[in-house]
Amino acid sequence: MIGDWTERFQGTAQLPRAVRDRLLKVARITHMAEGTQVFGPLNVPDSLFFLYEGRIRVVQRSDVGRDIVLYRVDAGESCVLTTACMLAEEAYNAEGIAETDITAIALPKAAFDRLVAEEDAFRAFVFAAYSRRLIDLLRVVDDVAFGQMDVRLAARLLALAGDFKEVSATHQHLASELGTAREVVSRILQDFQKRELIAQSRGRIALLDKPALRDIAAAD
Amino acid sequence: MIGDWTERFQGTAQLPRAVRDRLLKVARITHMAEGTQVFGPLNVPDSLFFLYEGRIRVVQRSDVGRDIVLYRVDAGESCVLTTACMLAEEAYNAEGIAETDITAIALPKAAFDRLVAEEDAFRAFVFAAYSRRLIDLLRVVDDVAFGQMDVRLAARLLALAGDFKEVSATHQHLASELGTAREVVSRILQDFQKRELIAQSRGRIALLDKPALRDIAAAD
DNA sequence: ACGCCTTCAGTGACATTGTCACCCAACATG
DNA sequence: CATGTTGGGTGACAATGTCACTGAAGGCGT
Repeated sequence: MIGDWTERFQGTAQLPRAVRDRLLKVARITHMAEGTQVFGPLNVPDSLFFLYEGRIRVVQRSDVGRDIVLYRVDAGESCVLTTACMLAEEAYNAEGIAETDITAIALPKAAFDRLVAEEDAFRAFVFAAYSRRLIDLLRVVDDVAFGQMDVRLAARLLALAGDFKEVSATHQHLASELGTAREVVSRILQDFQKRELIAQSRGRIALLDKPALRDIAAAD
Repeated sequence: MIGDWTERFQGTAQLPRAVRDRLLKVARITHMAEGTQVFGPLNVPDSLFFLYEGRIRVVQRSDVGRDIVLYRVDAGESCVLTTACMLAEEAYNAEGIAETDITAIALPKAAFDRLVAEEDAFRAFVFAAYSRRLIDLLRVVDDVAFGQMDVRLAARLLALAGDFKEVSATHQHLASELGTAREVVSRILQDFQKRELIAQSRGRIALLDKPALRDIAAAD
């Protein structure tokens, strides 16, 4: 189905051919449909995940019914939070959701351990992945604790739009991105609309004035 | 000065004698006075730190003049954020402050790498440390994004008090623990005082009714 | 003891954000 | 066209953050 996936990852592409062949043997390739929970408090995987194709959204759920997106795992990255899940006894309530249909490589813990022990390149890859996520979380804490909502929303709209000039998302979705309430998003979007920075229709938002939005987002 | 520090850490106590002797040779022992910045954006160490004695407070500083405590590193733990700092190119603004006089073991990166590669026990220790911090940060995000201030403050007072019934901290200190403003802390403490849960004097807070505070803190 | 200075805490007005209880509009479906 | 579901708008209020002050408490030098 897919060929030599070890090409795809920084941590594996540099490994000797023999090691990579071994990996191709022991790893299982799994597919999951969009919307599937990849991992969560009640769904702790026993393997390390490498995301071959697709995107995973890692979300923190609150018990008051609000969510916040912690970060996204893109194709070519590994999902280290799963390893943290494996080791953690403490309670937490983050979960990973397949944001698209995904193809992932599940590497059994034993093989993972061995690889980390034996291969410098792989070890560096894993530590870099951990570090990246730590830094991502620092950023989230900073945003949530000190950032203003309009700034955060402008930034998120731009990020979600990418090169396009429209975002397909309900106010509720955006609220769940930022860990706030729908009403708050509605209010701010109304304001943006009045200032002609965006145009709204049901479930979609057109970014009319990206430079201005960038200005707002930069006030961070 | 200090004897065999390898006794002190989960990750090192289980290592073979020979390895530990090697460690004792390559590691540098450093002392720092209370208040010293152990690491920070402009002060990136090139070694991994093991905290032998004392406590480090890891703080996120905002550019609007507020702070928030991310977690504390206690004696016997390692400070993995420093390794993240080493690897990170991205900007961040967390820093570690010696909360007491500290004694730390600085293990050069090369020795660290070798140890991770060769010793299962040590590797497990390091990964556990990373996971712990990730989980800690999840908790912080949850608190900041979804927690109510009175709940968080009650919890923090109890945590800072430990077994004692008094906390030595100004309102400003408490605000910096929680990432809020002094006025907010003052307001909530006033309320607690009116309800006779605490008594205040300049720079100190007596916890009069810990059970009630625990009730408030549990509403999380 | 006395005044002086610095730090800490209290206060009211206001802005921002979160919560609640609604309403109405847009779309899908039979 | 009738109806149900989902997305979005609104006003009132609560909680939190900001600002510009005030005064109180304690340290210190004389």
